[in-house]
Amino acid sequence: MTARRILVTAALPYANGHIHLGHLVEYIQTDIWVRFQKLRGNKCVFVCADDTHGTAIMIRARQEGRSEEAVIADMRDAHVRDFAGFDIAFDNYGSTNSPENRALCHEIWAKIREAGLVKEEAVEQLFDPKEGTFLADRFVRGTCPRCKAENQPGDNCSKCGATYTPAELINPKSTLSGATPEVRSAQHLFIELEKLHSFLAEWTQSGEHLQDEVANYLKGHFLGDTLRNWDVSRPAPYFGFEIPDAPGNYWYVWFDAPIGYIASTHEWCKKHGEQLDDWWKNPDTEVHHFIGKDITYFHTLFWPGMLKTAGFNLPHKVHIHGFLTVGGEKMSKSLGTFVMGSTYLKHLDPAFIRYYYASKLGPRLDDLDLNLDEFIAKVNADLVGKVVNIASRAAKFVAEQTLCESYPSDGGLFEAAAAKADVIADLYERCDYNNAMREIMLLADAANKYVDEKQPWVLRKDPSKAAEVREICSVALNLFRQLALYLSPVLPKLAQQTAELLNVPIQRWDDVRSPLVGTRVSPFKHMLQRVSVEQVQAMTEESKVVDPATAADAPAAPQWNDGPEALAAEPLAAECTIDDFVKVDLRVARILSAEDVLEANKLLKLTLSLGGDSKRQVFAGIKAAYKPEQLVGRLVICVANLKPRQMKFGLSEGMICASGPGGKDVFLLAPDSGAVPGQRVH
RNA sequence: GGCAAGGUAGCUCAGUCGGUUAGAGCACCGGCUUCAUAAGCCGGGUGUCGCGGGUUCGAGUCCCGCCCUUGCUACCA
Repeated sequence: MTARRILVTAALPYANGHIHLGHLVEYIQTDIWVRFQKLRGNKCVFVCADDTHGTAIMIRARQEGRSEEAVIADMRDAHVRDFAGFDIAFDNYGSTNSPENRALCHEIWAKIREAGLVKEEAVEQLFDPKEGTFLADRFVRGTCPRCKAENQPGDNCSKCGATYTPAELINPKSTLSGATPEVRSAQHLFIELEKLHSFLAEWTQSGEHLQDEVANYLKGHFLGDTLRNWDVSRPAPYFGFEIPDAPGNYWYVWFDAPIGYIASTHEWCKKHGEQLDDWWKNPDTEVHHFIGKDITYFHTLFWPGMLKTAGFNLPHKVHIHGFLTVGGEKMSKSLGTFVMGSTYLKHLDPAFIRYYYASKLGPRLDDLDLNLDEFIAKVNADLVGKVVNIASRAAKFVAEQTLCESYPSDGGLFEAAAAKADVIADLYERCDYNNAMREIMLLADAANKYVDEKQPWVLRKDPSKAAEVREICSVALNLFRQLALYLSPVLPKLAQQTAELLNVPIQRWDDVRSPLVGTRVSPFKHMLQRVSVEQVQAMTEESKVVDPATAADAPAAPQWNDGPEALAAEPLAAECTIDDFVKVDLRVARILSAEDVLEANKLLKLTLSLGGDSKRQVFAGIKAAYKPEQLVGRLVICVANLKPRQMKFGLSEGMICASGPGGKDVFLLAPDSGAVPGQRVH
């Protein structure tokens, strides 16, 4: 078999945040694949870099009162440190803000220009006059033009789901300065992707480069229609590279970010006397990208389009993975499940999460759930209880001795495990790590069973059986070494410790087929510590970010002393069905005005708004409990489909909901913040 | 709304071309063992395969309809 030349990339982490456990799914997945390829004897290079450009970095630098370069330098140091802590071994870790990247952007841009794919168009965008910068949608907030919800993002309403442009927002504000933005027009450069439509349709649908789900997604979402032009420029000020033939304009961060893959490869080539063209312009080289599903279209449409136009290798494969959930939910800062890599490393061994992710990762883009109880159980049971246990229970009987000079008869166990080499290799190759781990654990079970049946600890008491004990341990340690080898892409440290124990390094996949004989066995040292619940809890505790708003309200030690009186005073009504309940249409309403009804003892006259022009007049018996001026503007819950009732003082068109016995003890219901008038209560 | 992927044991999931009595790991229960980091070995499964139809000698699997979950839905990063 000739060695393949393989270039591997993981997505470039953005220089605006630290590495967390979600990021690590990808870097661990990729690192395992790279270590596997290297073990197989392929020439494999793993490059990555920090993604450094864009508005977010520029804003952050301004807020921190320092240069963008200083911001990205610090973050790069932190990223490199975190990756090293998780045993992620890049061959080169670069930066998109590098001279190599700038030169490649120039080269690729020139080719795209040459191909006639660039078009100039005016774009209207909101501009922050105070900061002197154009505003991306997410830097604008205002009132939703449809439902009037306040403080909504610039592109869509989180309350009613309406989509709009930031310019349509009512009362828009810049989140940078608080200033009211103005609409300004600027010339932008676009890449006419549609001109590459037939190429992209063919490339994405060939079945060779993408997972089926991804190909279907692209077909359904993009390729069935005209591809829109891609806006690749941003007017100054912008932190990035200035476009040489369009002064005052900069490449949008997503233009230069993937080019960073090539730039990082170039840095590596310079350090190792290699030619960049061998890696990016030679069809014999396989380029593999590992990314998350959130950035699919950048890597499967724009990027192949750029590469094709500029004459670079197209990706051999884009491997796309899902998101990380913790305990079945999105990572949460308040629950402590948004765990930074550096926090994890303070409490736990990187081997644990590497193995756990491997045991859950498959070739598809399913989301991956980190269940912390399962994490503890799996790591302790599989790694400590099964795998390391084999070495632990065999090594001490032969410590400072040598393994047998010829491999003893073992009932075919070693052969059987060696025969799995191709199956397991294939599973690694296809990124089907969970099935690979399953296969490997079956081998561990067989090895433990062997030791159990042979009972070396019994034979050991009989000095005449010393040779037999040595044979049994030679077998057990060789079976263990096979496991360590199969696991070495996932657990590089274990492979190294195994090499130290048996005094022979683990270097090649095919070593799994030849047993060690005659080599010295070092004294056994623990290879992995068990995980405890306390360690995991300490990690999540440290990750909890307390929301200052809720923290202030939260009682230090809540003492609930709720008595039975309220329920006793008004027993439960007869059971009703959900059908009965939905007959009552409860709505959120805002009190627009409230006035005292002088002639009445208990009534206030309220005008409620259900949003828009929908208003109701309601008489509420709350005069003893609320003053009119306390009520104006607040949200309440009203019965909106109650039959109107003519009262002495006017028509009452509903009720507002309140609890309490009456008189001064009346307590209005109010929705949590975020509710808007007109919403139904379910 | 549209598209995609899912819904199988308490939990996490496998289940090939439609084919015997639907499986594995974890958890749990019982027994054995006591070399090993409270590790190991053996045994233990009463599942409306989301719901309802259909095709078929036979459906977890194929077809139709419905329910539910998650994700995505370019000029955000």
